Formats: sequence, C-alpha cells, structure tokens
Amino acid sequence: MNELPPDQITVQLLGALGNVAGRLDAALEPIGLSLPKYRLLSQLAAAGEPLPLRTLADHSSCVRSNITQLVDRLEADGLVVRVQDPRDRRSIRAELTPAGYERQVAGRKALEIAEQALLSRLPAADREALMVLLGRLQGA
Amino acid sequence: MNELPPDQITVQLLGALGNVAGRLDAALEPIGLSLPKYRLLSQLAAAGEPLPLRTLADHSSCVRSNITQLVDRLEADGLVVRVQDPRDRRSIRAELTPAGYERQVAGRKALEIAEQALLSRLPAADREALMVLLGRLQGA
DNA sequence: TAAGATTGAGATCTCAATCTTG
DNA sequence: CAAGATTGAGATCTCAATCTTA
Repeated sequence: MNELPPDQITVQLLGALGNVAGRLDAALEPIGLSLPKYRLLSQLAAAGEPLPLRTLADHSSCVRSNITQLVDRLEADGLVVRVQDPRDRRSIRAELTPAGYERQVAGRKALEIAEQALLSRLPAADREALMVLLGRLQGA
Repeated sequence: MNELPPDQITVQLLGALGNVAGRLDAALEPIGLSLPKYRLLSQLAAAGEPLPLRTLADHSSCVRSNITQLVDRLEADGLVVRVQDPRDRRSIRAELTPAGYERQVAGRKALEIAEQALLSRLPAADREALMVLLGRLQGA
C-alpha cells in the first residue's frame, strides 16, 4: 500500500499545470520569449510607462532578486533598459525598448493562437465552469 | 488596449496551479522535502525495489540529466543510494535508504493533510467535475 | 532604521556534448 | 552506432546578506 499518495485531483491539477504552462512556453519559444519574460514585457506594455523593479516584483508575486535577474536577461536581449528615477535615487525603473514592444506584441499573438487551440477542446459552458471551480479552489 | 492577453481562463489556470503547487511544497518543507524530491522517493517506494535512473526520468516526464542531479541531492541527504545493475553496466539504479523510506512516509502524511485542507473547499461533486474538465483540457 | 536593488549560494529544470558500455 | 549516465552552461526561482539612499 505505498501507492502514489497525492490524491487524484491533486495529481490531475499538477499535471494540467505542467501541460498548460508547457504549451504556452512552447508557443513563445520560436519568437525568442519565455513565459516569465513575456509576462514582464506585458506588465510594462500595459502600464505604458517605465515601472520600478519593486512594482514588477509585487505584481509578479515573486522576490525582488528574481526581477533583478530577469531584467538582466531582458536587457541583454535588448528588450528593456534600466532607467533612473530622478525623484528617488534608490529606485530603478525598467523601460520597454522599441524591440521589446514589438516582441511583446508578437508574443501576445502567439499566445492567443495557443490558447485558442487549448480552449477549443472545451465548450464555452465548460470553460466557464472550470473558471468557477478553479477560483473556488484558490479560495480566500 | 495592451491588456494582459492570456485569456482569463489561462491566467486562472496558471494561477490556481501555482497556488496548489506552492501549498503542497510548503507542506513538505518542514520535513525537509520538496515536491520533486518527494515524487522521486514515492516512485521508489511504490516500486518496492531500486529503479534505473532512466525509468525514473521517463515516469517523471523529464530529462535524464535532471534525475541525475536530483538523485545527487537526495544521495547527499542520505535518502537514496546509487547501486550498480549487474546485468547492464550502463544502468544505475536508485535505492531507498531506511531514512528515505521514513521520509517518504512522513511526506505522504504531510501531503494528505494539505490536500484535505485544499479539497475541503470543494464539495465532492465539484471535485469530480474539476477532474473531468482538467482531463478534457489536456486532451488525449 | 526603512526601502530599493543587487549579489552569492543553491534548488529545479532544459539542452548539447561527452563518456562508457551494449 | 544505441543507450545509459554524466557534465557544463544557462534560465527560473528562492533566501540571506550587503550596499546605497531616504
């Protein structure tokens, strides 16, 4: 009786996580983006202005040092640049370069296609139900 | 109109799954295990005998080098040992130590409690529905 | 001292290259 | 050459310690 313990639903849940994340990441790969890079680029695109690394970290629910490194790589890719904040010299903001903006747009299109493929397996009613159940699972 | 593109359901899915994985990992942390370590230990416990690293990699849907490193850390923890396969000198098997076996049992108990807490938010019918929807989403 | 960012160390992962054995 | 495992390099993450500025 030493079977795999994670309850069926937990196993299913984690499996679905890897599955979905893997598909989205794969869709982004040919255009030179990963999910973490895409998300950061999207935050900046949505804001329409340079954002402090602190803000990016909070919005991403991750540690600050993670953003530091992610921005390092994005800067090496030429998609983002670090700019000083004249009002607070402790703060550093990340700014989208034109290339970064274009890349984000390309990423969005690639993701939309991947999502269509993924969601086409579920009727609209099922999608709605899945949303509700996932939200309930996460609770307060 | 540069809002976060991932469709609501994709965002919800990734969020929920990260949430669940985080909770399970947190439940394992006080006993000195991570989800990846626990899963490998559980494979060995379920098999009841040493398994080739190749088998562990296939079953985990990951690359072989990943298992090599995971076993390195597990061996450093004293939970697993590498044993030679007399029939094929290329193959190396991972074997649970007594400490590894005990740790796996402790991990299972910790996970069961965490799962109870997680699933208590959903009535049985909802759990069933969630399972079905996730299975359908992953397709064949 | 608080807050912002960075660095260093280490856990998980991937991929490509390599080495040994079949 | 195939298949097993490993190594080296690098991407994502976390945590603890450090450095600068408020």
